[in-house]
Amino acid sequence: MKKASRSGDNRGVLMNDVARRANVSPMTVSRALSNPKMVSEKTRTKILDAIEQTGYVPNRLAGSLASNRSNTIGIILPSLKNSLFAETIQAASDVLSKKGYLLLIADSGHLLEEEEKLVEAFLGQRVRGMILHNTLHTERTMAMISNSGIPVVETGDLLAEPMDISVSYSNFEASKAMTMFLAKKGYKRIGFVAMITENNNRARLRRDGYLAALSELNIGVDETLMIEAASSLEAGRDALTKLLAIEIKPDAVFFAGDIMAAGAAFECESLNLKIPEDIAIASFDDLAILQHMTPSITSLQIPRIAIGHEAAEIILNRIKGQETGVVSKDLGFEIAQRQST
Amino acid sequence: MKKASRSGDNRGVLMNDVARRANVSPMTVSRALSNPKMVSEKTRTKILDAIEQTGYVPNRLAGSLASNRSNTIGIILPSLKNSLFAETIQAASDVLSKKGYLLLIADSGHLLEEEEKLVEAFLGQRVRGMILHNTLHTERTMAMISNSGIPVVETGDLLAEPMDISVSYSNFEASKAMTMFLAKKGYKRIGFVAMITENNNRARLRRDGYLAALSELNIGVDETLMIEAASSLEAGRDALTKLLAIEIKPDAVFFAGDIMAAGAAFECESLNLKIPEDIAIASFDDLAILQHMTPSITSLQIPRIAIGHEAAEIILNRIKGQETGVVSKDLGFEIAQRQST
DNA sequence: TGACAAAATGTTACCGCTACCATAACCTTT
DNA sequence: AAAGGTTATGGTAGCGGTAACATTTTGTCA
Repeated sequence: MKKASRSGDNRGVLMNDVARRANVSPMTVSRALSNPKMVSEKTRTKILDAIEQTGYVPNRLAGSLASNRSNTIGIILPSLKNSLFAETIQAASDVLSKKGYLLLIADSGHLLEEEEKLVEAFLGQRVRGMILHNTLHTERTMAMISNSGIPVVETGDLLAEPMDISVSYSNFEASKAMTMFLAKKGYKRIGFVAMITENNNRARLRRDGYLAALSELNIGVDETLMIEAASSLEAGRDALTKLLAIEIKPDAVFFAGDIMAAGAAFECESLNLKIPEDIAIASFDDLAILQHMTPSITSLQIPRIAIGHEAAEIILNRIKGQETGVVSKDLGFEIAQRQST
Repeated sequence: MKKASRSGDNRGVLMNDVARRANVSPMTVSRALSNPKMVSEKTRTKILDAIEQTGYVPNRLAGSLASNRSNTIGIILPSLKNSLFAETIQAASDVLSKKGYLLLIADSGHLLEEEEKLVEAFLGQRVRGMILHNTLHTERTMAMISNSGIPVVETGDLLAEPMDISVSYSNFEASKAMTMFLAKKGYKRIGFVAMITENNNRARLRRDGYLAALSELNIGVDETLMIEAASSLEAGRDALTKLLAIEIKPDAVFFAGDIMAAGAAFECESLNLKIPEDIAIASFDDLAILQHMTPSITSLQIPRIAIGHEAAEIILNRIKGQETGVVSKDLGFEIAQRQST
């Protein structure tokens, strides 16, 4: 193919040009594109030909402005690096792009103020809907969303009173269930490694779930068994090391986030500790590697794909005007019991 | 906070409303926002107050349309799930969002036709620049990009003749280098597990690099040592199993993609094979887990973050009009030698 | 074949903002 | 205090489409 020259000042082919070429009014071109059945077969063909010949690409900015309907959906995550979000995004993307929506994706870096700015920027782009992973927001964020009138789904945790729509599972219940599970397995001293709880309600809820389980089991809380750690392999290793250094060692550790459990498992291997004989390990997030490791690691299975899927579907329904009345959708969780416990 | 009612038909506060409230013309409001120094301190304060009171959020669709300058950058990846892309996106996002740009992100599902549709959709949104990971495109994609006049970076592989800009490393050289490295370590029968080569030029180049190394070393190609596999832990396990089933087993295997090497290492553990004594393993992509596994796995270190960073910077420079003349930027790679070889 | 409804197409105004040029206000300077 | 140069502000006309209504064409049936 011959390399075409790059013309920087090209404002391009307009709908008008296409219209003239096809001997119709611009309006008919517009209709041929957005509502083909409204245009006669013959005219439509003429128009499509003209479009192909000219290489016309409709300006969606103009279209959205005129119609007051954009085709973008905004997604805000605490971090883009976290691969756990990838499945949810992919699922949402699959559903939305099939319907012609484009995704604006940004990360707040776990900062509520940053989320606020992003929400404002997205509203400035007149996104048609939004998905927020965090469930903690500044007042201004909530105010902006509230009077934007667009559907907004929060996915990080199941909310009794979401701003608008909640699609998730209960971090609290999941964490509690896993702790109960470990206790029923016979483990007596269950350590807990939390994610960083600052600005992260999910992290807090998971910790609270752990505590609730202990309380229900009439087990006293031992602060030395609780650690807060970042979401990384290194942090997981460190956390395990710390827990092994306390006076009365835990016989099981529940890692409440991400990839920490894998790090801990690697550390055990380095230390020649047998899992689960010397120490049992359970993880909150079910990463693919956890089921492939030797031993495989017991985890909570979170419906990440379903969350993305459902969030997208509900947004689409809201856009279509089907006020589903759905406010809070619980997609549940499951415990995958494996060799590590 | 009291829950505000959701008003669906709210077209919101306009610049005009702000202007009236601040006793200035809309034009002055516009300037106060986009070019504050052009407005007197006093007026600016009045305007900012009015904005705060009214909760005005500028309509960027209208702004972009009028000024012919949007604030969005498009990114197209073969897949959103692949966590390897996350670092690159994050890096690009960091640079771009700092300058007020928003990211449109989509995945092509490894299909060139899908990429074409997405490019068209992005151009319809009048994105200011684009980052494409794939380096293989349909003719129409190239044509559209060419006469769009916007900066477009390809990041998947270093290109001698990019459509516009190439920021990457050489998959061919990297793969060749690792193969040479293994050979120099004394391994005689080096297996190679390629990614799926269909529609994926990177996969092909990596395979070609392997072949080039063998050729340079005067080692004959043994087809039974070459396998193509998907990017997953399972596929990595399977690939290893297959290679162990051939007549004369390999003494080293180079996994040319993603997470396959980890899968293979897990399989070795299951089979009680010692790495690297029984079989050596090397990986193309340096995932975090590879250096934490026991044994740690030799990998190529790809400058993923630098790629995202540089791609974004170059786009920004182009937008600012600094025709840097950069066409192809090689960010190199390194071999991280670890216990597995 | 004329009347009338339905389908296809056209006309006009405007979406909400910014470029561009015009004007007004504010300083200097002599 | 008039002249001249800044600096600050305003008016007007679009950007490129679409909504809403007007008009024309087509089809149907008595």
